[in-house]
Amino acid sequence: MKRQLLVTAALPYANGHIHLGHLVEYLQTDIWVRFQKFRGHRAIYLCADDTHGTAIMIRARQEGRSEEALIADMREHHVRDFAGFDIEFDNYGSTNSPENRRLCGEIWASLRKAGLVVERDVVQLYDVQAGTFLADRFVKGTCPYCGLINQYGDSCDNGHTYSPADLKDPVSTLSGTTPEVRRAPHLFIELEQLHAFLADWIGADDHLQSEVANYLNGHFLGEPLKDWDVSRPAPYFGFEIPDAPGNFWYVWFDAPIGYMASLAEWCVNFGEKFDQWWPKSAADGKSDGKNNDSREIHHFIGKDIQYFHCLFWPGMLKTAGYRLPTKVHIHGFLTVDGEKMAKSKGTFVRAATYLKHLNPSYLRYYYAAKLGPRLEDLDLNLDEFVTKINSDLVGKVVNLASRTAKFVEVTGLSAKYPDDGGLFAGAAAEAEAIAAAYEACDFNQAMRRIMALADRANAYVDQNAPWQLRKDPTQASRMQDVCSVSLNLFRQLAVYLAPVLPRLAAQTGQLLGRPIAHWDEAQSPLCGTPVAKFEHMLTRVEKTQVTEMIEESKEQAPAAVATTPGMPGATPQTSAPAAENADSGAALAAEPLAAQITIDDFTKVDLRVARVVAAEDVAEAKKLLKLTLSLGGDTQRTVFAGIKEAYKPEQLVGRLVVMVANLAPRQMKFGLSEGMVVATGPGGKEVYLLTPDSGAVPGQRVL
RNA sequence: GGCGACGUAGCUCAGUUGGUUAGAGCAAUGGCUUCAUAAGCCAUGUGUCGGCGGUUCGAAUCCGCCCGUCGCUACCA
Repeated sequence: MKRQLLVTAALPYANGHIHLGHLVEYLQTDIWVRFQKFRGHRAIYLCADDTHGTAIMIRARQEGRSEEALIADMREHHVRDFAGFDIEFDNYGSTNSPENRRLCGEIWASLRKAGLVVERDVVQLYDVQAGTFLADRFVKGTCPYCGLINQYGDSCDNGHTYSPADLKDPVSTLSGTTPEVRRAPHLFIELEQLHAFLADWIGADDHLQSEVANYLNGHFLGEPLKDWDVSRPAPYFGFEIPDAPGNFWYVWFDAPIGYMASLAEWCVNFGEKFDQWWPKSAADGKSDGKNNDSREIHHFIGKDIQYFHCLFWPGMLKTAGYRLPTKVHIHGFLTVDGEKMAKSKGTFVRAATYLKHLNPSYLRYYYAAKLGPRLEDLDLNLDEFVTKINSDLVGKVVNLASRTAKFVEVTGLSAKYPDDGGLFAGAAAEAEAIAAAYEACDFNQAMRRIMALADRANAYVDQNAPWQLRKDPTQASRMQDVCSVSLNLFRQLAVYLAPVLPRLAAQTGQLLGRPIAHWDEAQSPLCGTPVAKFEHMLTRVEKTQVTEMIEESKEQAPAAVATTPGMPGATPQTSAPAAENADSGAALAAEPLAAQITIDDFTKVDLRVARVVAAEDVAEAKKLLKLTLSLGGDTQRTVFAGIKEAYKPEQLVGRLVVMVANLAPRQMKFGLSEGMVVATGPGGKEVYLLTPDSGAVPGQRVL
C-alpha cells in the first residue's frame, strides 16, 4: 500500500543558531523521510522557524531593529545550515505567517466553542518605562519570606515560591526601574477537561515510545492537569487574539500550529489540498490516529518538549477536530565525548562551523550509526567519529568501488550478471530487514546490517583478486566479471545507504551511468553498462580537522550565547549553559545588572573574610557541603554551601573565603545554616569561590 | 527522598516471547595481500552479561533487593 506521510521536525527557535545538538533531530527526520520517499511512498518533510515570544521581542529591542528583521535574518542562517547538511525540507515556513495566524484563529475558536477557555486575572509586575509586563525571569528582588536578595520573580533560592507582586524591592532587569504591580486578565485552557481523552491517546496504538507514555503517566496524568496559560498581554511579539484585544497567544500556542501553517504553505505552492494531508477527524469525533486510510502524521521532537507535543498538542487537535499524530518520535540529547555540550570546551559546535571543517556526510552517517528507536541520549565520541567514518565509509564501502572501478573503465560491466556465489541475491534479500530497521527508526541496526554486507563484498574481492587476473590476458572476461560483481555489490550498498548518504548515491549513479532513484534498485544488478572514470567519493577524516573545529568553536563561544533557555521550539540544548570562559558580554547579558543601590544599601550586607576550619560532605544532599567557618577568635559559623559538585571538602579546609555574615540563619534539613559563602558561576560543577588576596585575615570586613 | 532510563569485551554498542560453548564493529596481536583514499583478507584473545537472592529442568533475558551512572523532580543552594 502506498502511504502518505506528513513528517515534521520541531521548529527551531529564531533566537539561536543551529548546532550539532539540533542536527540529531533534523538529520534523523531527514533520513526517515528520504527513506520513505525512496520506498515509493508520498512523504513531505515540513518545518519552520519558531519566531514569537518575549525573548525575540527583547532581543530585537536590544539590537535596535524590528522583530521581523531579526527573524528574517535568523531564518536565512537556519535555511543555509540545513541545506549544508543535505536536509531537504519540502517546506520551511515561519510561525509568523498569515497561514499560521488564520489556523491559530480557527483552532482558538474551537477551543472557545468547546468551553475550554477560561479567563482569570494574573497579577504581574509591569515595567512602566519599558512598557511591558515582566515575565518572572525579568524581575529581581528580595524574597518576601526569607529576605534573600536578588531573586527572580517566582521563587527564591531558598525555595520559597511567591507571586512576583509579593516580591520586595522588585526591579525590572529590562530598565532597572521599579515595576508596578498590575493585574491583567489571562486566558487559560482547562486541559483537565481532556484528561480522559489524553490518557487514552497516550496509552494507545503505539503513538509514543513506551518510555514516554510511562513518563507522562507518572508525571502528569496521575493528577488533574493544570490549566494552561495561553495568553500574554501586550506588548508581545506574536498574534493578537481576535476576541481578546490587547492579548496575544503565548508562543507555545502558535508554535505547533506552525506545522499546519507550513503544510498550508506547501499546499499552495504545489497545488495540494490541505485536508488531504491533515484531515478532519471522522464525524464521530474519533480523531484517534488509527484511521483506516493510509495517511499518517509523524512528529519528531526532542525529549525537552514532550509535554507540549504529547499533552497540549493532541488536546488542541482533538478539540479542533483534526487528525491526531500517528506517532510522536522522541529522541534524547546529544553529548560530546560523554559530556553535555559546553561552549567552554568547544563541544558546542555550530552547524556552520562544522561545515567549515568537515563533510556533512560524515555526520549523517555517524548519527545514523548511533541512532536507535528509543529515547536515549546520543554520544558523539570524537575519536570514534574519526575511526568509524574511515573504517566504515572509506575503508569498506567506497573502497569497494575504488579498488575495482578502474579495471572496467574500458569494458564496462559484464553483459550478463556473473555467478557471485549468491552474494548479490543474499544482499538483495536483506532489503526488507534493512527497510524494517529504517522504518522503526532503528538506523543503527540498518547501518550494522549494511556494513556486514560490505564486509562480505570486500572478502569476495579479496578472494577473487582481480588485480591478479588482470595480469593474465586470457582471464580478461573473468576479471570483468569479478569487477562487475564488486561494483554491483557496491551499488547495492549505495542504495541502502541512500537515505543517509544522498551524495554517495548520486556519485554512484554518476559512476555507473544510472541514477539511483528507488529502494528496489537493490534487487537487480546492472549489466552491460559503461563505467565512468572513478573519482574519489569521500575523503578520509583526519583527527586534526575535528580538533580544529573544536578549537574554532571555543573561540566562537562568546558570540553564540544569544539562545534563551527553555524557549519554545527548543530542540536539544538550546538551554545550554552560557559561556563563561571569555570576557564576552555573555555572562552579563545572561544576568543583567540589578537596579542601582546606595552605599547604605550595600553596607547592609556584612561581608567578612572567613577561614574554612572544617568541611564535610553532607552525604544525603546532592549539592551541599557543611562548612565550619572561623571569623577569628572563637567565633565560628556553620554554613551549608551548595558547592559539592565543584569542591571536595579537603580542598577547602584552611582556605579563606568571603561570607555573608549577617544573613538571617536558615534551618535546613541537615542543620542550621548561619550565612552563606560568596561564589560565582552558573552552578553545578562550575562554582567559583571568592578568595581575598593574601594578607587578609578572618573577621575583616569586605567593603 | 520520589519517578524513570541505563549498567554486556579497552571503546561504542547488539542480543531478552528464558534454551546448547554470549555477539558485532572499532582498538590490540600475529600472519597474508598490495587492486584500492597506508585501503583489504584471515586468524587470535579477553567478558564472575553491575552485585546478591529468588522463580525455573534451564536466566544476560522474568521477579525482588542492593550498588553505580544519568535525567527529571523534591528538599536545598
